[in-house]
Amino acid sequence: MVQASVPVHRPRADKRAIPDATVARLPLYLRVLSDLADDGVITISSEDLAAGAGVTSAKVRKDLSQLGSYGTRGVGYEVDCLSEEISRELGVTQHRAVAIVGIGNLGHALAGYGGFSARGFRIAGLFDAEPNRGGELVAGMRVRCMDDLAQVVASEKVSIGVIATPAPAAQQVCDLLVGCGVTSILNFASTVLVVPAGVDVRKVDLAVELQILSFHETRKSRAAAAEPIVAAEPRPAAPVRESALTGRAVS
Amino acid sequence: MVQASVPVHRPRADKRAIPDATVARLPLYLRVLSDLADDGVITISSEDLAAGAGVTSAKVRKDLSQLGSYGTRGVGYEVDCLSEEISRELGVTQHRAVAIVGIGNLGHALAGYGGFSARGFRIAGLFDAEPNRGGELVAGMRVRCMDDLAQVVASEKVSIGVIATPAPAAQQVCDLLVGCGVTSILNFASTVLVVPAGVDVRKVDLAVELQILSFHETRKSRAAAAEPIVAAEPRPAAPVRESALTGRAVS
DNA sequence: ACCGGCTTGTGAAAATCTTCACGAGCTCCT
DNA sequence: AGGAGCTCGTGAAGATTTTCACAAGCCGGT
Repeated sequence: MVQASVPVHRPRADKRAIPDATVARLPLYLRVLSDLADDGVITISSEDLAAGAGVTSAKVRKDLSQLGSYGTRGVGYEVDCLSEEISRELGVTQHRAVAIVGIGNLGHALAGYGGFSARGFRIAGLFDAEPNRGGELVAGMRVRCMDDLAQVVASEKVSIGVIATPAPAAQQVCDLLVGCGVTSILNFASTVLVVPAGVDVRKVDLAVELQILSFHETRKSRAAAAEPIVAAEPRPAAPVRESALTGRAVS
Repeated sequence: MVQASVPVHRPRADKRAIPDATVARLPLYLRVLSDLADDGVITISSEDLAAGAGVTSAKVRKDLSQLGSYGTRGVGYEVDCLSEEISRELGVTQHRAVAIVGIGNLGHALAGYGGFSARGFRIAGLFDAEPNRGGELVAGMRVRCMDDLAQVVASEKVSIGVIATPAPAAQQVCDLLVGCGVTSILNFASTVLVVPAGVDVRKVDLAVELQILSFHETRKSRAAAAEPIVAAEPRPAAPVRESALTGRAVS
């Protein structure tokens, strides 16, 4: 985050600093809570919430304690109350406006993705360098040209930009977005973006994800090759195990 | 993780254990190295490699030292050599076969995504529950029905499955994939998958990414509101700062 | 051969994140 | 009322990751 000038003994900059690791998990809890609310569940224990989110119960309790503890001992957490609390902390109660730039294959998919509006985001506009022959309709919205960007960002109060362009155009688009006042960017291009201080960038790269899987895959093969005789190990107990997924830190 | 029966002093299971954080960054380095190789660059310093990958030079050096040090002091790293070394470690020298399940909006985008083949992966097949009226062509490939899955996985040696279905179908599809022998899964559905031990899952969730950005956005607004007068701070120095992105741990 | 300028490799320190373990407190039952 | 049974909240311990700082080593020039 913002680096302090103080050389040593940093006095815990923000009082209400929530750890990045926790922030990355809050959305997971929120999704589980939404499902539970739909099912009419009133309270839930850290154990069950953990199972639904794919983490440990200790993590859940520690995470939730960061935002002021809305649980009751012996009972659990109140679904509605907790859900609201997390939404507020994430700032998704007000529906944030999102602009998507680059309406290729991926941009189409993003524009049509229902999860956006379902989770507190509103697509304020679709943009492309070449607005396909005079305003093609994608997911019921007209694709605009880049010249309209500034105006839409201002009038619709867009705070998040999604870059789904080819890699070579990404930095230029990023500069445009930042120039219009966008301060958060979700980048699908496989490029590292340079942005001014105060602008957050998160990157999603499919190839990276696959390569990480490939690494573990390779490691598994090697392990199997290393002990080829004992390969028929009796599978450790009831083998429903589950991968934990943690998020990333921003800046 | 796997809990050890040994109460204390776990003896560092694998000798060649590469930290998860490092594994998550290797693909970033690999991309930069590829670009450099295309430009005919012979050697690169940790400083420059770090800039290209969006991390610190100390991280680069520590990471690369994990895989046996292919640098020369006073000079840097040899691009070709290092590139090959990382590719081998990630296991992407052999082109791994990938199956994509769920050919909706997102599945279309994934099928047409060039980055797959460019980085050592081969799309072995596209699958959908409803194979649109007898084999629609997507990105030049025929969409198959789920009944063909087992046969294709076996004959094409598919080791990675990509799930791009709606959330309710994800677990079922996952079970099918695992049943066919797939041991790595990339999940785009917003569900936590339960898998047997030995299967790795990575999750990509757009809504989660946006919510994390929203959190930081909210925090920025609050900070601005807290000190409204001094808001016109002179911007700390030359403000090209850049967000670091770390990966996730698997299993 | 030697020196001065770079850059790697790496222990050690610092920061962050996860896990453990248990006291505190709530609810229900008798 | 009192006890049994859960479950939260949390300090402390442990593990992992990041950062620092500098010795070791390479290269090119003189």
